[in-house]
Amino acid sequence: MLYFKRETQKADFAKLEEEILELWDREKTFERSVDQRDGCDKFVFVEGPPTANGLPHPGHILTRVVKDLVLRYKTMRGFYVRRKAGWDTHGLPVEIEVEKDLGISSKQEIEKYGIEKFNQKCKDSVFRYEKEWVNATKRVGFWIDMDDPYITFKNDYIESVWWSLKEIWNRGLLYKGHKVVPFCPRCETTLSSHEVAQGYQDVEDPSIYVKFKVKQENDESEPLYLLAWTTTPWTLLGNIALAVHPSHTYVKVRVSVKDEDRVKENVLILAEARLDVLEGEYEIIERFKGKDLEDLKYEPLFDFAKIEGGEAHKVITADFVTLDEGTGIVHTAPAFGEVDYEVCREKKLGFSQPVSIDGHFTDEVPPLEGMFVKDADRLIIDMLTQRGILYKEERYLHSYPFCWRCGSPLLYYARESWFIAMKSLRDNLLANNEQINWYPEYLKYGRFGNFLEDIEDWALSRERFWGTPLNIWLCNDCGQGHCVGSIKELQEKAKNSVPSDIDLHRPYIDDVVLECDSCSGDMQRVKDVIDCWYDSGSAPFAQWHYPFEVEEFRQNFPAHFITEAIDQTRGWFYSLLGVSTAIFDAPPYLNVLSLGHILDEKGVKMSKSKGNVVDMNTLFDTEAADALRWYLFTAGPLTDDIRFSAQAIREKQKKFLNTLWNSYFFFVTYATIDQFSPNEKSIPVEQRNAIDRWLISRLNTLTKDVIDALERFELHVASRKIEEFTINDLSNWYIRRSRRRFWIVEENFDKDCAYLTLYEVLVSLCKLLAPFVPFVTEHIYQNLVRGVLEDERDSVHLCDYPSPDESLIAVELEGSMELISKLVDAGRRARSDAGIKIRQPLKEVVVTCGKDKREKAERMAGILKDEVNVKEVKFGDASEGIADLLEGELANYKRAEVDEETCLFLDCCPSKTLIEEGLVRDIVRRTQGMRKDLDLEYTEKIEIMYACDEEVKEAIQNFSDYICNETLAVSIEEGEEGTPPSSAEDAKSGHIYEKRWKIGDKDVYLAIKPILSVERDKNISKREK
RNA sequence: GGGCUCGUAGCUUAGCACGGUUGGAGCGCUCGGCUGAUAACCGAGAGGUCUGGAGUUCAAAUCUCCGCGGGCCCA
Repeated sequence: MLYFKRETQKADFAKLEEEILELWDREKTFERSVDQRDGCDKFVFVEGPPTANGLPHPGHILTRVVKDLVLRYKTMRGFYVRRKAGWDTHGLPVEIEVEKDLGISSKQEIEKYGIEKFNQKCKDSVFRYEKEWVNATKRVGFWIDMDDPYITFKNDYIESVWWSLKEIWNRGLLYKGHKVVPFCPRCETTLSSHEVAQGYQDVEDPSIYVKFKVKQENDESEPLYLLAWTTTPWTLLGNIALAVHPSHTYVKVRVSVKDEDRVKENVLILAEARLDVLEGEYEIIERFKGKDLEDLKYEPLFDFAKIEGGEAHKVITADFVTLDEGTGIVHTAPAFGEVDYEVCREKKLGFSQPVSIDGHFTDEVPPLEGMFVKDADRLIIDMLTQRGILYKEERYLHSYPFCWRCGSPLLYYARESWFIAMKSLRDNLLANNEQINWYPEYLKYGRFGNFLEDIEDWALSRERFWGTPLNIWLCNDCGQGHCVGSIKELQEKAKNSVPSDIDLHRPYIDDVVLECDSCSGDMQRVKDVIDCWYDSGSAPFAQWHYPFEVEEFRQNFPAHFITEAIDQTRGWFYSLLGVSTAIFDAPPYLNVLSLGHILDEKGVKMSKSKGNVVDMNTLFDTEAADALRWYLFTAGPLTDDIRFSAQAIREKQKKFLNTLWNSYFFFVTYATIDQFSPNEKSIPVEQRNAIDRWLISRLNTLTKDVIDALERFELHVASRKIEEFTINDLSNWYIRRSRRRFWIVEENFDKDCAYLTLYEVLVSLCKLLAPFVPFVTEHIYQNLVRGVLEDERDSVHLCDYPSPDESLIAVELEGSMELISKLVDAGRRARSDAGIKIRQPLKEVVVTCGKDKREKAERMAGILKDEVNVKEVKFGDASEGIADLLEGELANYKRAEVDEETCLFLDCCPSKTLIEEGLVRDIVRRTQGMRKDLDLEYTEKIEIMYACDEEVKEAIQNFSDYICNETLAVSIEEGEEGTPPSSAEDAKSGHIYEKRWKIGDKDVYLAIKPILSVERDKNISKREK
């Protein structure tokens, strides 16, 4: 019976992959691979949810295949690996997409359009590219359960998020403050950091040096000024403080200044290191440290701004003050700068907001009222000049952010915002980070650790529409706040009736009015939604609707493994840790693998604007998913950036996948001819040929190395080792060396050893490779194992991952082979030097070396003999005289060095018989080539005719048996040269195939004729089966 | 502007944590060889200021510092 299906020599990987996808679908292989491990130890994974409102690009594909590799591997290692897909659906990017569709660009326009309709559009748009995502995910072979994903806009998800926020609220960690945000005054919207980063431009702004008059007890004293610098004159209206660096040196200097037309003297304070901003001569009167200036009061520049909540107009000290530019004295306006806001809050200073939300001055500042702030710069400068407190004015070139949509300069503007007090959890964050393994390691205390060290409170709220509504209600009457933690609680506390299937989004939730506990007044929800990073950071519990359903969460927390790209360090990697620390005070994941980015072939980041983004759908039209995966895994450390091109993928296919395929094809071809059955033969490894034991040893060493590397998430190390094994050890060495053993026709022990070894190694290799290249391995497995070995599984992905058998690792055997391979190289080198081709057999090589090496080499001397094509291999001690050893003239031998103590000598004087043999091998080689030209079956018999001179004829006659045996000829006879010689095309239609050859200086005519034999019919029928 | 990270032949890269033979491979190129699994393989050759500079050291691709360039994050 026939065990294996024959294969084509060239694999059509794209077609093969389609077939495997169908097979997996049909047989529910994915589901079974998970289910069959039910009850086993869990390996918990959390999918970092992508947003499906954009097309997947190569970077997404990278994370998907890395996730897939690790999860398949862990599954095969016996873990229960549940894989729930997830979708991130809220947030500003979604809103912006919809705004674009609607042709609007501001909050008012959205409100005018209607929040209900707008949010519906958002909801519709988040799955705009779901089909593409699902297709790409399937196509690359990422096994994840997309039928039951978690979706951040679902009520269950939101309810869990609400619960968690209430936990935070109950702990007193949720508070209302101000946040300075980049703000477009025209669109009246805050911008995300990403949007801000898009819009930086180099512009020239005014750069002014302003004299702030120090308040002195004695009005008679000579006036003293603090010299401060700013590039945004309009923010002076919000000035609250001047900041100096506590430990830098400041000086009091006497300078001449122009006031109107007169020149007079002033005493100014500034940093010593910044003295060169002064114009003209100066005299240093006094030196002191910045901290000596602390609390020094000065007169407000303008007396009309209303200041609330604390002191103002004094000198403070702050570490952020630098001496790179300006005067070392920094104008501080908490309404217009994030750092300013922070430092004023810390120092308990007051706050002033003279600018309205549309970027115009309010009625608090009468002379400027209604003016757009940027347009007021000139007027302010003039006012300062008139009052004699402008020291000098320059222009200043710097990069400043503009709105990417409308081009307006952005303003930094303090808005009310809700915060989570992450700063107070700093030590807990650090402690939880201690329990996490980072790959690469340097992130733990580097980028991520540093970030945690200086953690700021989390600005949670967004004044937007499409997001999880912030679940805080405030009482209209008494101001009391309440945080709702569930739908049930919402229903209980609501004054109006709330259906249990209420859509928790705006605007519906805005209509729910709660009753105040304190005064029974009406409570309204604050209008904000929350940062969508909080949504995805809640995934570990919200995907299971915890705590409303508890079981799944209990079993799936913390995660053992997550992986995303490096940009998520401060994104999802942080939001997960932040939320989890606030709620559970536990790390949400124990291992995190951070990946590099995919760059284009020139090493430049892929971006829409550059037009260098590779379209995945087009790519999959031409490239195999396995080739893509293998390229990504082997390209280099995945923690670094990877260059990406279709060309690179094609090379991988050529080099690796084709080699793997050809090894498999070789086996199937001969196993079919021989009707080899792995079930019928069993030969213990120790009884097999040395090269078999060597290959098996290499395989087990490989298995060990691969598992070690995978456990450390060094995926490129693992995959490169497999690639080396497949190409070098298996294909280029084992199969090439063992080829002849498979050609033996009759029953033969050594042949069986070879078949068994190659079969076992291919099957193990297949399993080792299954998580990496799931398609081709499945295909091979289906043919080699399924239905052949009785106790095996239906799919390679249902198998256990191989574990190394240490008893089969033969270190000395691997060492021997390494040495032999070096000796073979030396032998070839010697031949090349002597100008004798390898087909010409020679008498002997002599190897001189130490005892150790000799023992090593003798074990496999046969290989050396074959590869170098000599009749004998001799050994000698390195110390013996070489001439004695060689029983003849040294001149006949070519010397090749292997290492300091090892040398190889090749006899370069072939005898007449050897020369004949060489000639005959040439004829065999030519004949084989002709067989191949005719695409003959490997088993097909032929007749040979030849015409040549006497010398060649004698050689042919002497070796006719050998020739017939090698070329499957039933006869070889002298004949007449045909004219003209027939071509291979003629011959395919049943004619003789003739060719003239030049072998050395001999002309040889060869003709072959296939015999349509019973054998051939049998092969054809086999194939058709 | 700040932090982190990467920078080795035309291209893709190993080596670097722990300094020490002549910095290894592959693709591509030239020449020769081998071949009935292989668009494969083997040998020889051309091709390297190991991003530039400085320092530490008997000795630096490797350690330190300062530049330059790419990437990410934050401004």
